[in-house]
Amino acid sequence: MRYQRPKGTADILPGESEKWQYIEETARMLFSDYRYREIRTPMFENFDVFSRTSGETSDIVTKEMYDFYDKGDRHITLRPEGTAGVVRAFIENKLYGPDVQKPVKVFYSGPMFRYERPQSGRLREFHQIGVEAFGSESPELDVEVIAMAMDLLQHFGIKDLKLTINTLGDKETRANYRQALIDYLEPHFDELSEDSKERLHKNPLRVLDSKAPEDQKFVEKAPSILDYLTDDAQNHFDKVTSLLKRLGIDYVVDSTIVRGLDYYNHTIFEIMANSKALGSGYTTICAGGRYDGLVSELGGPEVSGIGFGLGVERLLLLMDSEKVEFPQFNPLDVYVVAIGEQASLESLEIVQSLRYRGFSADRDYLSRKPKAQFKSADKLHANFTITIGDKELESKTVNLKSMETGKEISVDLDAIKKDFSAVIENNFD
RNA sequence: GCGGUAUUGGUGAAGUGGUUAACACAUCGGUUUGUGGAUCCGACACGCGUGGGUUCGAUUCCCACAUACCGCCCCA
Repeated sequence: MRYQRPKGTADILPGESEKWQYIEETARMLFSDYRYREIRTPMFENFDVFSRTSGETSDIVTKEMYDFYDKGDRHITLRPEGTAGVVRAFIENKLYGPDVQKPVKVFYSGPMFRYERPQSGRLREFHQIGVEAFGSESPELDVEVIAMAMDLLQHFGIKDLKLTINTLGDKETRANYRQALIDYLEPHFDELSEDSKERLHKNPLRVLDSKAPEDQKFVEKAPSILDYLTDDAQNHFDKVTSLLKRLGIDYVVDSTIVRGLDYYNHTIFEIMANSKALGSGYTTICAGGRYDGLVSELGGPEVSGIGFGLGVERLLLLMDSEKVEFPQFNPLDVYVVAIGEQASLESLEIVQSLRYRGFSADRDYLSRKPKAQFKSADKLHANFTITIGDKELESKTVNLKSMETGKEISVDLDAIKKDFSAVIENNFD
């Protein structure tokens, strides 16, 4: 094998690509109902756009970014996630301006890149569908975003979803809690895992995310951020939870969830699915949260934001394992069987005239025998076959056959070309 | 970045240090000089991930590399 695709990438072949189209189309339709409009931003950005937003010490920045210097010595990064680029575009194009309706609600869909060890549902080039909404601090918007994510997954036929939410509060909350956590963990420093020792001062909240068994006992008894919320933060979170209840959306509050990106505050959430397809236990397929300081962090005004990202590869894995039926794509209306060289010429005219009128039509290009052509027609699930040979050429007719019932009739060639639907209606309905 | 398992045709796979690398599905052809989903017959790896090495001889043993998968880390 001379060439292989780069590690952690995938070819999406016909058969699979239709599933992608279905997912993207379904998402587009749903986003449209929620009034989110598409935004397309570059696949690469300046390195700083991501290092500023994701957090200098985050794993994404420190070890997972595909970055390089271009010929103009610019430090470039292939986007590892969608939010930062959208925020950059929001600021650069002044979407915070008075002539743009608030909140500004957008969605995106496309490839993301992270230099990681590939596994199933985890590639180096992977795809996310996501939304972002700017310009409202209203908890109603938090809930809209969460409800939309749940709605979307339900459209895809995913069952057994678990919605986990938490709040990281506001700046003051976070500062207070951070200190409390350090005070609590510091005395046990020597007992923590190596990773957690590292994290303790850089980003103590991440310790909560540790799955290392030696950390678990500390995580369990660690102070909860929920006890450090300021009145404002508490109020916001209370509204979110009560609205979720009001919409009948089940959730669990887990004060130990921390997102991998540093820009979140207030509401954060993860939607997990229970499936063997994605390894043991629950795996996150959709996650997001509020990021009120992010726009200003990138040099924009104080505008709040909230959004989520959905992993398309993981979604597909889940849909396959749950045996979700994808709609049948573009069934074949007519397969033209030609016998002989002259008929083959005529056959191209027939398929073209059918296609011009909006029917899907195909024919043989390998000069195969009628039997083989009929086999193809059968395999392609053609509704009708048209057979044309010397006899038909002479009489300017064609043999039209319903593949389902086997009924065959002789039809005028011109009638087929000019009004195929009438021929079907008059003879087969 | 660390640890483990694997890599044989279009697909699922069996197999051995030494003449022709099972079997099945798919495909193509024939049985039917113009008709499908059936039967029967036949064809189909100049090669066993890539590159080295050991050996009289390697797909089979050893090493390196590549890729996939699993676990860790992390994440969508």
